[in-house]
Order: sequence, then structure tokens, then C-alpha cells
Amino acid sequence: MLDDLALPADGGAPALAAVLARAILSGRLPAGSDFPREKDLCERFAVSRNRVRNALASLAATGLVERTAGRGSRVREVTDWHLLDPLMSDWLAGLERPDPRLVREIYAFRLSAEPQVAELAALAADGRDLARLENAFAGMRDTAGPGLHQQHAEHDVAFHDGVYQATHNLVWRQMGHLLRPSIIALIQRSQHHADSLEDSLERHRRVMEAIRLRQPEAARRAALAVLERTATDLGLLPDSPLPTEGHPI
Amino acid sequence: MLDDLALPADGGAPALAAVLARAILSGRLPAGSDFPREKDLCERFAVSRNRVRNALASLAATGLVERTAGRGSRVREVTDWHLLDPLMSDWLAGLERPDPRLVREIYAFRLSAEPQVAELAALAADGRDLARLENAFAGMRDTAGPGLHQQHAEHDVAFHDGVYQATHNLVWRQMGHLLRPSIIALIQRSQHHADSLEDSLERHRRVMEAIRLRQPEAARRAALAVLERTATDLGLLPDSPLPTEGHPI
DNA sequence: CCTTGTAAAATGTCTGACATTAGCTAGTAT
DNA sequence: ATACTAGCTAATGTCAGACATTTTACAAGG
Repeated sequence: MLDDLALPADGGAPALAAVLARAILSGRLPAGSDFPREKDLCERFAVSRNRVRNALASLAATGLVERTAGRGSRVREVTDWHLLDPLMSDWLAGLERPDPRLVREIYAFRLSAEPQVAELAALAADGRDLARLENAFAGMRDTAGPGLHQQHAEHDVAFHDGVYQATHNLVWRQMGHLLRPSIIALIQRSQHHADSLEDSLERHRRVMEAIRLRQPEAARRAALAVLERTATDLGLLPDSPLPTEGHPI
Repeated sequence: MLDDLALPADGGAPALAAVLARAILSGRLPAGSDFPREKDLCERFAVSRNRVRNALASLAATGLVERTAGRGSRVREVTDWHLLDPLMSDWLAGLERPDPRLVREIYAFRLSAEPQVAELAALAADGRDLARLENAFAGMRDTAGPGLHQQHAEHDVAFHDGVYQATHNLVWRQMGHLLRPSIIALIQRSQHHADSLEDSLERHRRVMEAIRLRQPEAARRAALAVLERTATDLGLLPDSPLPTEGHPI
């Protein structure tokens, strides 16, 4: 178990946590199963028990495992994972092949939340918020060529995060963390045709413009349009019922 | 600094973290200020460095402090706090006098999110979800008398959490954690007149009924009505601009 | 003035031992 | 036969001390 995993050259404490977390997130360890003991992990990765315990503490803090003295560590249900923890976002974004169900759940959330977020942003955004959006948009436009998918995705994340930031609400702002894994999954799946990119850019521009002009209703519609574009790029069939019923995309 | 804090009789590792966290959450330590050194905390609370380090690791994981080797620990900005972390929810719910700005921010979030959540719940709720809602509602009704505020609040939390659960979305479900600190703050501030309680119950009932009847639009309106009731009980003026500046509490 | 070296202070890590808890097993009394 | 208890084992939790690493401040020298 975990035999094919390797610790990166860095090898710091967070690196070990990331390796162990991805073993769970990739789905190779079923919920309810026993997680390896501390001693085994020490031998397997040739690190001290201290580091192993720190890594396991991170996994427990994000709800990936449950630890009980004398019993051991056990993998928890997906419903217990703290998807909104920034650590979790990093781990998810680094996955080679993220669980399609998770991608779907996060997308469904964004579909139901982001129009509202855009509406709030249109009501509250100030100059700095607009500057962030403009910068991110320019970055997306300048990296629209082939071979720049990675950088394009980063600017894409920055754009959407900018919308969350512009709400000026402490809770909504925290949720921008979800964007990275969602958008990374996007570029890993879609082939990003040139015309698709052009269309996506235009839809983003309309969100930015509506926020600038303080038009909440237009911002809501524009955000929805961006997400519809995202759905087709993700290969999610619009008419298949996602987690919830009937979003007539 | 922190002289008047005491470790509860339990004294476990999480207890120490809670004490330290509340020192920050109560606002006595300004953002950017230095947090006490590990050695000082060891002496102050008469615990080993190990426990202190575990507690500080929790504070760092929730974004309350930033730790750098050789430098020390520093209190982070409110905008960096992970309000959606379950640990944070527990700490916030245990505060005697939570920061009014935080209460307002969380309320503003709920006001913008919960109608949508109720709508999704109306589309996706199954029998188990309805049973949870009915149980919670019955609990609220049975604890409507005086002197039962604490238990009433718990059932209130269970009701709203049930709505989040009923969305059957992994992300929305995580957000139910925010409810406890929000509702605890509610009962600590409002005097809960008998007629106010009666009105609140009726509004909750309409949410439950709309979810049962699969009426998304009615659920949205009913959830909004509950939150308006909450606003007056919290002493928040409904027409003042919420998410942005101006906290005339 | 800038650079560099050095020392101090703080957190990070390692090690070994012991404490505590959960679960199992065997034994015993009713 | 069942139920309860004692004890054993294995796992995580805690402690104590030493050392490593990083940051910062300060002072000497160019």
C-alpha cells in the first residue's frame, strides 16, 4: 500500500502531507479503511515519526482521516472532507486525474453560487477590485495562444478569485480557494480550441464590464454565461442532472 | 499579555488551542502584532512545548497566525482567517462577546446564500432530509419556552444545517458549520420575546413546507423571510448596506 | 554607505522514553 | 452458557532534551 509513492526532493513536512493526501484524494484508499500506522510510514518514507505525525495532523485537520489513540487512523467519508480548506485546494489542484465526481460537485456549487457572487461584486467592487479584474483579464488574453494553458489557467483563477474578492465579504472571499482545483481540472480535460477560447474571453469581459457599471442583474447573467461555457469545456452534458435536479443550462 | 486566561480543567491539546484562538478572536491582539513565543506559552500555561506547538499548529492551520522559523508567530489579518474551518466555528461559537463585525459579515453571507441554498434543497431533498428538518422543527417548538434558549438554539442550528444538507452538494454541506456561531450570537443578543419566537417558528415552518412540496421559488422566499426575522432579532437594520463599510451596530 | 561576518533568538527537527487508550483474550464467577 | 473482569498488545499521545535551521540585529571592515 502506497508503494508507488515517492517523496519529492524537497521532502519538507507539507510535502509529505501532500503525498499522503493525494493517496486518499485519488481514490485508492476507500472510505472506512485503515490508514497505515505511523511506524510504517516512518520506514516507508525514511523520515522521523515527528514529521509523520505532523503530516497526519494535517490530514486530520482537513477531515481526510480520523485518528484515535490506540486504534489508528482511518479514512473518512467524502462528505466529511473539508473542501474549503486552502490545504485541500492545493492538494486537489495538484492531482493528475481528479475524481470526476468531485469536479462535478464543485462545478455544481459554482453554478449555483457564482451568479450571486457576481451580483454582490457589482454592488461592492471598488477601483482596486476592478484593477485586479483588468489585470487578470489581460493575462488571460495574452496567454490565449497554444502551449500556455498553464499560465492561462492561473490568470483564469485570478479573474474568478477577483470576483469573489470584490464582494468584500469575509466568507465569500474565503471561497475563492475552490477555484483553483476547478479550473485546473478544466484545462486538463478540455482541448481549448481557439474559437472556444475567444468565446470564453468575451464572456469573461462581460462579467467585468457589468461589475464595473454596477449592473448586478447583468453581472449575474454574465457569470452564468461563463459557467455554461465552462460546462461544455468540462464535458459536462448540460441536460444530465448534476448533483441537484434540473439546471436548465 | 494573556495573563487573565486560564486553561480549563480538561487541559487537553485542543483546549489550549481554543484558549489561544479566543485571545485573537476576541480582538485583544491586533493584526500584525507578535504572538507570544513558544517558551513563554509553556511557562504561562505550565505545559510542554509539544502541546504548545500542537496548539500553535492549529492556529496556523486556521489562518489565525503566521509562523516563520527564526522570526516567531504573528497575528494575521481578519481577511486571512479561515472562517469556514470547523475548528474556527467551534471557537467562534464559544465566544462570550463575538466581534460585531464578524457577526455582520456572516449574516451578510447567509442573507445572500441561504435563499439559493433553500432553493436547491427544495429540488433535491429526500425523505431523510425532511425527517431531519421535522425533528429539528419539533425541537424548536418544544423549547420555545423561557430558560431554554440554549437548547432552542441547538435545534435552530440543526434546522438550518438540515437545509444545507438537503442540497446534497458536498460544498454547500460544508458551509453548515457557519451556522452555529451565527445563531449562538443571535440568542446572546436578542431577548426572544414570545411573539418573536412564534413568528420565527412560523417562518421556519414555511421553509420546511416549501422544501417538502418541491417549490424552489417559495423556498427561496421563505428562507429570505427567516433571515429578515433574524436581522431584526440581531438588531441589524435591514436597509443599511451590509457587506461593505459602515458597521453602526 | 555598503557589505560582510558573527552572535543571538526563535522555530523546526530528531531521538528515545513513557503515558494513555482501544481492542482482544483468557480466565473466572454467577 | 453468559457476563464480567484482568491483563496483554498495539497503536496514538505526551514529555524532555538536544541539535538544526532560519531570521534578525549588530558590529566590524571595505
